[in-house]
Amino acid sequence: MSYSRKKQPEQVQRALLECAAKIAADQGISGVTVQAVADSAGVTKGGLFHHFPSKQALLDGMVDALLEKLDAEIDSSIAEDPVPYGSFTRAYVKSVFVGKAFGFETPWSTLFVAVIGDSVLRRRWGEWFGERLERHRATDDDLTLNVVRLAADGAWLSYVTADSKVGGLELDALRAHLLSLTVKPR
Amino acid sequence: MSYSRKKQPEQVQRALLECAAKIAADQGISGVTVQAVADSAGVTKGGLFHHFPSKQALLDGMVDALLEKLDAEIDSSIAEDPVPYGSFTRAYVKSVFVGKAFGFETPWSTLFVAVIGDSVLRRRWGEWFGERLERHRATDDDLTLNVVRLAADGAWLSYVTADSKVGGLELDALRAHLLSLTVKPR
DNA sequence: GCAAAGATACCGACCGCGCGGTATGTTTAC
DNA sequence: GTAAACATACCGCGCGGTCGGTATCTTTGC
Repeated sequence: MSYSRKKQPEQVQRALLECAAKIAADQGISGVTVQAVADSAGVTKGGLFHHFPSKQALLDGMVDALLEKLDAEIDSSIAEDPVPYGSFTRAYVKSVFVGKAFGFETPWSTLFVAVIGDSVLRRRWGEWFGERLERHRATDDDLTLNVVRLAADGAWLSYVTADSKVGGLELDALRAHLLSLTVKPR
Repeated sequence: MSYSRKKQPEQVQRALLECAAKIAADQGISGVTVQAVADSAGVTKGGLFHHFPSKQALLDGMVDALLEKLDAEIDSSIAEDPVPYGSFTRAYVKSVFVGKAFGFETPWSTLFVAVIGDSVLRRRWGEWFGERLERHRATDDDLTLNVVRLAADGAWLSYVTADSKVGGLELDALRAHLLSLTVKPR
């Protein structure tokens, strides 16, 4: 192994981002104070401000890291799909329902509530989705597929607002139904 | 008419609730400070605390008022619908897209972002929706109708996160399509 | 090879501000 | 008169952010 260095700034930075995300998931965006994040990462407030010039920069970095994970998850999901048509929509539905990046049952699910609550972070999310959509116009530009993706978003919204119940629906059944709607018509 | 009184507490209370909603819509939930609401309503902070025992009580009242409006809007929309099957779902879709209570293009649309961001208010919204759903089980308990409602929620989410664009879709076309899905099959 | 020099990483104390909330005084309505 | 409807003044707290100092790593000069 390589000799261990005493100071590992990259690791500290990653820890800060992860702690920020964890706190946001646990207590909402209002719980994400500079002090709390610093404490949680075992650093002082001054130390945090050495890595991030402002609190907003920290939050931006947090969302960026999250979106990267999501990107990777969706990409690998698409790669496993033999059918081109609707592959992005299927990958998206899977990520929303059972994905590890921000699926229902992950703690990161509630993190997204925090993201939506902040106007800057909300915009970032919107841009990400817009870019992703543009990239898959060839295979996923269809009215029904749009509805399926919107329904997935709605299911997520319902899940986080109604204490883990989506209008009394079985999640698995809903997911299966949405996926079945993504097969090419005719 | 009765002679005009200088002090009209009920009117002041309503003004406080409306101002709180307006500020939440304009600046997000973090902008809703006791001072800001009081100033905006032409009252001092002490005056506000005379009407509401705490800030949370003010927020609760704000959401209650909003849900009452929404209830009324949906009820009247259902009353105008000759077909029982899916009448609630249609009313819901209409409210989300073009309603005056919290439709896309109203300022109250962004207010709901604030509601979702607060765990207490979020729960209130979830309960409201759950009750409403229970009430219409006879006419609106169907998988497709569920998907339609979820898609409407998703469309709203997309609207507020992507600067008034829903995946490049025409809003009118999407609304028409969702409504067409609510007609009884077979 | 090895200090000196300089950059980087981090600590700890501090600051101003605005928050939610309170205690008390003053005006108005009936 | 007296109770409700306000205004005024104030408090403690926690926030984001700053700053001077220090320990640690990296580069440079010879």
